[in-house]
Amino acid sequence: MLPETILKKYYKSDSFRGLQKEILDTIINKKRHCLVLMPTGGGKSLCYQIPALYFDKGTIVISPLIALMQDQVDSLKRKNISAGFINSTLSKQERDEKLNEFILGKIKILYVTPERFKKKDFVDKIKNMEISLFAVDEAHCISEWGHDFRPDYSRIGEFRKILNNPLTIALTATATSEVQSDIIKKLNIKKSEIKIFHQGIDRPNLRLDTADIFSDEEKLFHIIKVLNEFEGSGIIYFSLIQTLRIFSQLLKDKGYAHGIYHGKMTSRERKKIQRKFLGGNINLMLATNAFGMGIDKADIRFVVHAEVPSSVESYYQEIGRAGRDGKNSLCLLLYNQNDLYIQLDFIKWSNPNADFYSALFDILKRDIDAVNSYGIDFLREQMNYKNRNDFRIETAFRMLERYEVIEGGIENKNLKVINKLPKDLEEQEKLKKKLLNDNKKLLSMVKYFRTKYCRRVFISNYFGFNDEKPCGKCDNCDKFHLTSKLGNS
DNA sequence: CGTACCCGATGTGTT
Repeated sequence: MLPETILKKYYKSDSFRGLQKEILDTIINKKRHCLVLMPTGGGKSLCYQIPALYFDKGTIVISPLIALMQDQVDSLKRKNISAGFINSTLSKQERDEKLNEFILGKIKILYVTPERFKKKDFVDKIKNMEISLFAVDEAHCISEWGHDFRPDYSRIGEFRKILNNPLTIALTATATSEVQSDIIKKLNIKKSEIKIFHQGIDRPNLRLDTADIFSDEEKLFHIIKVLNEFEGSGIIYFSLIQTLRIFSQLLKDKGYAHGIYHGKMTSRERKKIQRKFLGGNINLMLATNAFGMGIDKADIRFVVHAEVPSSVESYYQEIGRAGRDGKNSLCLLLYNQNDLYIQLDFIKWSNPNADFYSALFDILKRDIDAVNSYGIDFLREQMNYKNRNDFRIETAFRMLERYEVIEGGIENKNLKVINKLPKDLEEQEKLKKKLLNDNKKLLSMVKYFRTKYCRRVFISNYFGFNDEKPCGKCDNCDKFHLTSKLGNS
């Protein structure tokens, strides 16, 4: 069946949008790897789903979140497309069944997380299979999470190898040229063998605004001003659950109804509140960065950042949820310089240095029995840092697991050292480079706040576009108009 | 602590 026929039959649509046609041609006819950068709502999913239906053999899709896989598969099933997922919401038996269905070709599109490839059963069964397409959805996760938080995201290249280096498409909404290179490198694809499609990042209906903040009272004042001025729904982002809760109480006291969303809530609570927000029963959401991926609500009128996010990428991703319907929407950054310390702590915790790894490794090798008996407190004591607000150990453990230095866990008292430290965790320079990069990304947020020029141009340049004209509607453009009228330069 | 996966045991909630 031709792509057009598939589009008509399954998606009830007559024509492709934007770069879709060209991408499909590159994948289907030229059989060339693709990296697709396209705003959410631009029709990214089609770019791997139609090839998946076109090809004879199955497609594996790497997806970051269980909730996302659930939504995708539901949506495909409604279109009568045979899709499924394997994740921890299924029982062992169900997981086996799904995998068998995929192997037998009864399921055409299979969604899994990168962590699935840690399971020997899964890998053993899948490695002999020939698949038509390997798709990485939300591919920025490779770069954003692969280096410390979810290190299995850095093993995508290994997974491709296991699958005999299949035709690959990676998709995301936003990536700088550095992140693009990182994605391609981690996929283990040569730059000359992958075609990059970049649809652009322009969102002309977003008004970019900032406020220099010196206290929480000021923050609250600005938030309430937005709530009073704007009808319709909005999101307020926080860096810490703690501050989110404080502001939730303050707003509640003043009678502003809202929902809250963060990673410490159960998936059930999260689903419930998300449904209410999407359905319009709740207009305002206070959230951490847990809230966002897969939120496709058209009429979000404002996104306020009550604390500085970790990078312009994160910021752009989060404000990108505003104004999907094309109507004017506000993106307000409440910038308190002191909030940078929160992000600096996050950076510190996710970047243990070589000395830290080496000290930790020595203790594990020497005293693994004691570690298993007395737990993480013993470890902290031996490492000689008592500060419970320091989470480098958590990061280090994730990395040691990823490099198969350790297996088992302290919780089950079966932690074991099975290998020596790899070079990646031994070489100070490599680790330093990553730390510097994290700092640079945070600094980009400072620069964004401090720029005197058009904020849209700043973001465009950040993502590698150089031909933008001033938007005429951000706070800096407003000031410029004002000074022009006064005759100042 | 911001972000999540995994898994099997335990016990839940009522659209």
